[in-house]
Amino acid sequence: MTLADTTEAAERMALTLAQGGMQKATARVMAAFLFADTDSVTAPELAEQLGISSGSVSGAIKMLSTVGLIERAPAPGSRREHYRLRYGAWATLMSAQNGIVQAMFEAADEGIAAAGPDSPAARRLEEMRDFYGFMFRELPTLVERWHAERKQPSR
Amino acid sequence: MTLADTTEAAERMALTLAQGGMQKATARVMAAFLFADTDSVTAPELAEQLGISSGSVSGAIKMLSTVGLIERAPAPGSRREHYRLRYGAWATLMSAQNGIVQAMFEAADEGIAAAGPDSPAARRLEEMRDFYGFMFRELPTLVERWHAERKQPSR
DNA sequence: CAGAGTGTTCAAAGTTTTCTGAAGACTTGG
DNA sequence: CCAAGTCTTCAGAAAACTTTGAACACTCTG
Repeated sequence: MTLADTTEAAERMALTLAQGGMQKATARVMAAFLFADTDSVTAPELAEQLGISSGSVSGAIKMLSTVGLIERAPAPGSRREHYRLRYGAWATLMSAQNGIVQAMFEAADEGIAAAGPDSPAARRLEEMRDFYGFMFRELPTLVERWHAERKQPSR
Repeated sequence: MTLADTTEAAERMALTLAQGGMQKATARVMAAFLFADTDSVTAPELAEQLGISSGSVSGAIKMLSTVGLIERAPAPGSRREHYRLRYGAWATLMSAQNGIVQAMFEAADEGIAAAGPDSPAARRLEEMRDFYGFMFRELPTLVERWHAERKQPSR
């Protein structure tokens, strides 16, 4: 558990997040939040630690705040804004992903309307619409179950 | 349900797929498979219809085959390879996404080892690991339920 | 087993996305 | 209400990713 170890683990984490579609600088900032030794971090700290510009940090913080992964932390007596990971951040992220599922569902539905009934395309698109419809209904349920189980881990 | 309508719907579908992380040419090819009037399509047909190079089509077909969205279709009496959408393609795609979930879980687990126990980082990473562990267990179950309900839609 | 017809690969060009850095806007303490 | 410190914006630079197209490889058919 040396400093180098955590840095390396953080970088690997950033790579994984980037794989999931997050842009590189934002992913590194996110990883820094996860691995921070303190409860909250400031923008200049991130910029120096990661060797990126203040502009990039600003953009990353804006993005991460928008999707609900981080939040402003109260920091009395400090002029700088402090930020920290939000509780339940991952469930929030998953819910955001659900937006893509919804978009797929809607695209399929529009496709069926455009292709007309009884065409081969319509049959294919119906399978797609039904699948994403199912997922769109079930994913929020799954996230709720996570919340429920988290509060009551024993059982 | 004019030709223009389906073309437009297909392009919108391609955009949605691209949003989900698929590269543009591949997404357009995928959309073409969905909206095709015939059961199977050939590479040159795709190239001409979409106005892209044969190289791009080849790459797209390779990628879509790899993730299990399309398959070779038997086409007796034709020299060209025919391809078509696979049955259950969407469930397959969702299962592939599960790989990212697994990567997240593993990254969190490695992070905990690197950060050491009882650190603030470890607590954050444990929440992450537990969440993705839960999802990794539950998503395949969900896909199975989809398959089951699909075979028995009335109930 | 030769040759025409297909399919694939890959270096280079083009396009898009991302990052930087400096200028300007905002906020807060004095 | 001024001034110092902090944050955001945005045009341009850099990097990453896509696509092309031509050369090569493969596969049937006659």
